[in-house]
Amino acid sequence: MRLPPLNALRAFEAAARHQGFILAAEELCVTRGAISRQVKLLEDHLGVALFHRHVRGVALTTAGRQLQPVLSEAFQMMMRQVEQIAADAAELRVICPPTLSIRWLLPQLEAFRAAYPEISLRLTTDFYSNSGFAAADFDLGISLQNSRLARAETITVLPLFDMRLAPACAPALLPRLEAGPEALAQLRLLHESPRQSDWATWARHFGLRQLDVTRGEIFPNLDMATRAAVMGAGVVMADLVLCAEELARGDLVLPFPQMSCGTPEGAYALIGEAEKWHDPKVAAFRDWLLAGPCAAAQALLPA
Amino acid sequence: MRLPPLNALRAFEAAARHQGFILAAEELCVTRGAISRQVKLLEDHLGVALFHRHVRGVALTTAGRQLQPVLSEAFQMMMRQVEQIAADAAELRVICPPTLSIRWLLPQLEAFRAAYPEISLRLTTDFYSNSGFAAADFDLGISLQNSRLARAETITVLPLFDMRLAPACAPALLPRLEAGPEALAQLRLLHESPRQSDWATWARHFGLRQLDVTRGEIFPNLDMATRAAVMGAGVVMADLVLCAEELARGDLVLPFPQMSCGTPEGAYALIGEAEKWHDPKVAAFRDWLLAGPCAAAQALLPA
DNA sequence: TCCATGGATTAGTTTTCCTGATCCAATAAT
DNA sequence: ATTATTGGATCAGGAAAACTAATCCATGGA
Repeated sequence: MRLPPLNALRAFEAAARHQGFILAAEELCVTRGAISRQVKLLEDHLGVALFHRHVRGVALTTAGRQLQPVLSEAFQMMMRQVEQIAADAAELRVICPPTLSIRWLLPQLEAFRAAYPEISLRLTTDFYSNSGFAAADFDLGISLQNSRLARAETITVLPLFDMRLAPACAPALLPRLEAGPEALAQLRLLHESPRQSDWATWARHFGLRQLDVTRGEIFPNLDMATRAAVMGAGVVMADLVLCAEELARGDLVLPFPQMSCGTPEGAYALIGEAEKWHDPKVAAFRDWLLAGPCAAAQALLPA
Repeated sequence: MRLPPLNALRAFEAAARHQGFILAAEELCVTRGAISRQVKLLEDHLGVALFHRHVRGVALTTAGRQLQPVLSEAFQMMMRQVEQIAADAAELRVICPPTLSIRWLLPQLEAFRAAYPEISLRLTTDFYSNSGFAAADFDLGISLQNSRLARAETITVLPLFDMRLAPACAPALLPRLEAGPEALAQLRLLHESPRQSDWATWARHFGLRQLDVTRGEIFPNLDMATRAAVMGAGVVMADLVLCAEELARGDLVLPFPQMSCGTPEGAYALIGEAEKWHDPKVAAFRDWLLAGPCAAAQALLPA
């Protein structure tokens, strides 16, 4: 036997649930007649009466009572999954590490929301594991380039802007560094724990073997280390883009403006599943990132 | 959100299951174009791609992979229940006690099947409990009238023909009963266990206080008791209708033809749930019973 | 190079479905 | 008792959905 007309099943289900055709008609936005017709159609198809027609209203027959719960559950299953998928599809989920998020992405996000009001963007400010990216429910992630990810066939990686490091401190400390980089030994170094290698990278790049880059204070992320630097707590290894605001305002200054270097990771990158890369929402966000925030970031870096 | 067009869901489900539109089209008896269209419709409705379109064939997207199993299960649930109900509806299930079945109903059932080839009749030859009738899967039952059933609102009872009892024996025993009913004391009485009261009923009705109705042999049903009587094993309390064949053939004779009586139960009856009483199959069987087998049975009884 | 495959597309038609009006029977209200 | 209301059935006509058939397209294999 072939599955009967689906619309007839739906009409019956609604009628059975409401114990009447009028309410069912309202639910399905049709007239009583339409429900009556569909129910009869289904009854003809099955060769069984599903409703007893009473003077006032209807009552399910045995067959109707057997059919209704199954249909209700089946329709509900479909409904739930369809809604879930549509809701997922309407959302653009982005994950971005804390400092990058709070200092770069978040301040510009209102502009994106204004430009694309139809896209419901959900930002998660956190790190994520490499393995968890596909499994986790994110459409896009932002992070330092990761060679392991880049090698995966199903993952697309788009470099956004370079990471460029230079020491920065409060203006009050500037005199104590006039003697040159060696004077850094006299000041506290401010570290961010997830990337403690930054001072080492910079010192190696400029051949400062004497500098003990393990000294100083440790913060959970660059944001806090930077804020400590603003208070005069020491010298932070600043990311020129992420600390742009303090540098622009003069809250922080670069004691050695010519001495900035890149890192092994090289650049911040946008990463996402290849499958979703051309999704309209993903594409919109990607294009907006490149045209606005990334262009602005690159403009802050030495050529 | 409203449930998307059901036909689109079905088209997608088939396409996903077959991993291609052509096979889906065959399954649903439509063209490729129709499937293509419906799938696109669903994708537009959800705002998500469900298939990756490759050069050759299609592959499910993440969203598609999430949707398919749910739809498949939901459709299968519906399908199963609908088939179950349609199959149940196509069948007419009748339950009839053993002797009545084998001696009266079954021999005439071929005529019913010939007259109504579209009705698939399933006869269960057994007793059934009163309480179990509605719960058990029978459309109609035949039994002796039962006051308890008759009182239930949801059960309809239709008397079929009277039960009428008279002693019967093989012709060879007839001489030993010429003296009259008192001579029964010299012969073995044959009982059927489920209705052992028959001899008592008859003896009481005709004032035969001396007759010990507990003597004799016991059989599980009247059919066997009757066959024993044909072999000359004794005298059976015959139901005039159920033993009609033996009486007509002369295998059994009535030693006291004028001495027949009814029983407290009175009559055989057709019983069924009121709800199903006007179902076409039930009505057909009912009408056929009254016009044929019942009329024939009543014709055998004294007026 | 040419064919076969598998899907996309589109115009036009068929089928389905719905509306809106009317009917009906019985109960509740007057 | 009469009237209004309720809840469903029915039907003709028209809107909407779905399908067909033909064509197109890109590619991979003979």
